[in-house]
Amino acid sequence: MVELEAPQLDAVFHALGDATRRRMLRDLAKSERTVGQLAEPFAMSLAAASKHVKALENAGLIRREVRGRAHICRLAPGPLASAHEWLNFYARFWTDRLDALEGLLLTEDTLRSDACKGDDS
Amino acid sequence: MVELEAPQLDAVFHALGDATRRRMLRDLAKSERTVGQLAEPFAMSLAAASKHVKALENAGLIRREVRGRAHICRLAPGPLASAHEWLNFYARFWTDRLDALEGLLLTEDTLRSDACKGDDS
DNA sequence: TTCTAATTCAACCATAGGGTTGAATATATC
DNA sequence: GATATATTCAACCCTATGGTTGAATTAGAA
Repeated sequence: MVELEAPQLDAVFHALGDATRRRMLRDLAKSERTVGQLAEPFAMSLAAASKHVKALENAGLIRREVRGRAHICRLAPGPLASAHEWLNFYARFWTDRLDALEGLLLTEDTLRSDACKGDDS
Repeated sequence: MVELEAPQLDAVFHALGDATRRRMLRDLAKSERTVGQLAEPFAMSLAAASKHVKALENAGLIRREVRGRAHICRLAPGPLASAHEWLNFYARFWTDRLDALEGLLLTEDTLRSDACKGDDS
């Protein structure tokens, strides 16, 4: 589980903040897709869709393999895992399982050391 | 666990895509804060910080109680849980636990019904 | 070579985002 | 009532974002 730097988290969450790109990720969860295939469901130009693909790529959410004239995209789950992990920090706020209390007590120290680190993004 | 509509997910992920706002959430995880207290760590005007707070509020990530002249903000974990849940869909891509196979087989149906629903954002 | 297909690039446009400053609005306090 | 405090509002600025179109690039196919 790679811990992402703040700028990377920016890019990941920003990429996820658009329904078009989330839909592309869903499609990539089924199998690999070319840029054209990813663009197909949308009523927008290919150039526009291509920009969305690039945004996903910049965030590290997909990898691209150029095979001939087609660009084949695959899901790269690492940054998704990191985002998931980031959100996991707040799980104690919506989880009321009994062992959440343990987590609460443990994170008290985490919070203090995070405060010392300065940048906990 | 409330399932968020696509526009709400947009707002939530967009709100999380900014280090300033993520830092505010971290502070709110420690305890409630006024707008002024949330703004304090940042080298920006109060008006600017106030806009960030409003972005968090619009995303449903915080609740605000106006007590006298102070606005007291508290973490509202619901949307965080939904975002976490959304990411959880992709967990099978980074999890190689054996029971992930079961999840894989289960989500095959999910994918198919999602395709019929049209908007699975 | 020529034609077609897959994708990006470049220029442009409109709107949203994040910042500023100064004035406005409430609410405590003197 | 007068003043100080906490916050927002409004107007403005600059840059980023998401879209368009038309040309450029690159690689199969005829």
